[in-house]
Amino acid sequence: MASQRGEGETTATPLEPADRERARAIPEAAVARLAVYLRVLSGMADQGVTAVSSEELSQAAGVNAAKLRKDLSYIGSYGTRGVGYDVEVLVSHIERILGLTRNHSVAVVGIGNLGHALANYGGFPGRGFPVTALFDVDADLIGVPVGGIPVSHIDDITAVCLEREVSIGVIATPPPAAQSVCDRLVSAGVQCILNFAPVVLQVPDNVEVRKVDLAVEMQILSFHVARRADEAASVSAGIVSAGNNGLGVDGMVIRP
Amino acid sequence: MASQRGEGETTATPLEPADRERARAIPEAAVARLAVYLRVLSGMADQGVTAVSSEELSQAAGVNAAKLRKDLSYIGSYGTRGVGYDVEVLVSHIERILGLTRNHSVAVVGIGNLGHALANYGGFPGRGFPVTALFDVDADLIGVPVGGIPVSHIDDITAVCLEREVSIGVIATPPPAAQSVCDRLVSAGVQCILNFAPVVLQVPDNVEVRKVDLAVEMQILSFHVARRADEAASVSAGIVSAGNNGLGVDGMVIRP
DNA sequence: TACCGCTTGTGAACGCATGCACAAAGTCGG
DNA sequence: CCGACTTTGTGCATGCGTTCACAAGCGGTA
Ligand SMILES: NC(=O)c1ccc[n+]([C@@H]2O[C@H](COP(=O)([O-])OP(=O)(O)OC[C@H]3O[C@@H](n4cnc5c(N)ncnc54)[C@H](O)[C@@H]3O)[C@@H](O)[C@H]2O)c1
Ligand SMILES: NC(=O)c1ccc[n+]([C@@H]2O[C@H](COP(=O)([O-])OP(=O)(O)OC[C@H]3O[C@@H](n4cnc5c(N)ncnc54)[C@H](O)[C@@H]3O)[C@@H](O)[C@H]2O)c1
Repeated sequence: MASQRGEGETTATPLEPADRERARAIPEAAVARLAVYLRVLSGMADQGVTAVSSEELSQAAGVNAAKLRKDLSYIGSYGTRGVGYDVEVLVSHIERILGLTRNHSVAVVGIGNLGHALANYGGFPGRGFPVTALFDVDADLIGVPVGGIPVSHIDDITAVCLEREVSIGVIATPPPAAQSVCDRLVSAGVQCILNFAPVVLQVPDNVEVRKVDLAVEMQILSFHVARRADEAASVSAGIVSAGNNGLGVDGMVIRP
Repeated sequence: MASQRGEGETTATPLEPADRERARAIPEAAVARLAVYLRVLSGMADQGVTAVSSEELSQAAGVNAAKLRKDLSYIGSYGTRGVGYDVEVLVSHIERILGLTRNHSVAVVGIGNLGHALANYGGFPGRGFPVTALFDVDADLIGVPVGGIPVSHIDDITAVCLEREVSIGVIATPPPAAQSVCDRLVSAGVQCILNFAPVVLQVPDNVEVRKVDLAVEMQILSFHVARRADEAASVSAGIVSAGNNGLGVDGMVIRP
């Protein structure tokens, strides 16, 4: 791989060419897990833990130990064989790879039920994602401070986003308005969008969209309920079930 | 397993043997997309569209047409070659596979900022996921109706969940309380959990957990911002980007 | 210093998902 | 009834991600 080049093996803190190479090669799925590891590690650091093994960390993060090590290997070799990883070191390297060494200003569009919750949420600023702009169309909301920030009119989105250097836009409007809001955000130069509206957004290639779709999540859960019910029905109907993975039978049956 | 009480309940799902076989084999990723197709199709049906081709539907759902056809093939062959799919037919079959022919009662735990938004949200009941129970520890909230449903005390969770046949539990408490709440839900027989708290939940094998982690979503977006910034820096520094085909063409330096 | 036990990092195999390409199967016009 | 055209359903190749298994490397110990 990239490390087989055997070229330079330096260790600088900021952006190193070798890391650029690596960052491009990190699988999307691994990036999501790195964020989880980071949170677990931060929690450990807060509790005074200074070192951790891949086994411990993987347990805490709910993943396979081998997968964790492979994920970490994507960002470099920062462990010590026979010992484990230094928590602080790992935290700083994951933060660097995830681009968390700088703040990312967030704008929330649509200050209704969900928008209010997001604007009031304290978890974002603490993690380097300060909410710096709020937008809505409702005249009654304009100027009203929510979570300490006054709501701006959606028509001012371009000016405000540029002025406050918004890098992430969060869409919490009703579905019909989502695409239009998205287009405006893109026009304002926002290249990252987090969408809560149950709508498939169309965006140019240079814009990254992630969606949080609660209805879909619910339906996936529903699917599993149904599948389970069917399996149970199959068993009771005498149909031989094939792929049942072995698991400890812990009597969970509760009879009221 | 959990809801064996009602014999007839609502419309009992007609379980066809062939579908059982199929449902077990549907890839997880395809299930998530089926939910999206369903929403798009429902929207089309509302607008009076009766037939649709895989090309049209895939465009609207933002996926590859071949992938869409493969996804649909997991649930059976309900299209007409040379014509396309009947919207109504497709809707009903996807609903059946996803287990949406019956209602899934939802309980929300933690009626703070987010819990209020969820309880007030009209999108769930309309899609077969009625919110029937709310829980909190805050004495000031107990008995207060939110979105039409009075908040119950968390200590009554087992009794209330059984009584209202809750099949999906939503956790919207602060992180430290999440695991404890989760355990209580599991004890109450809830086998599907949607978790908003930034915590890795430990559950028995027979419980399905899905998490919605906004911090992780933000950090994934942040990663892409950083990657992009690095790429731009690389280009301006004269480093050749090997982005598109994975072929590093050396010697070609583009200088503005 | 030499050895021992422990944990990392990774090559390699495997399995799942994606996308292509095309035969099969239908419609429609004549 | 036929032949041209359209679109589905799917076998297959490809690529990505996960898991296994183990050599390499490090700290501790005698
Ligand atoms: N509330 C939830 O728990 C929840 C859950 C899942 C999904 N969602 C989705 O999130 C979105 C918001 O939900 P909500 O419950 O907060 O809705 P809401 O109706 O309470 O709030 C929507 C807000 O968007 C504003 N708005 C409408 N058009 C706008 C536009 N063009 N530009 C800017 N602002 C505009 C409205 O004035 C309103 O304040 C919806 O798409 C909903 O489907 C919400
Ligand atoms: N608000 C957001 O936009 C947002 C965004 C992302 C993640 N989250 C996460 O969602 C969760 C809830 O966020 P929030 O902003 O609504 O918090 P909040 O503090 O406003 O509400 C939490 C509620 O949970 C209740 N609670 C505490 N312990 C409980 C227990 N043991 N049993 C039952 N109820 C209990 C509290 O009384 C309170 O009403 C948090 O974990 C947060 O990290 C929230």
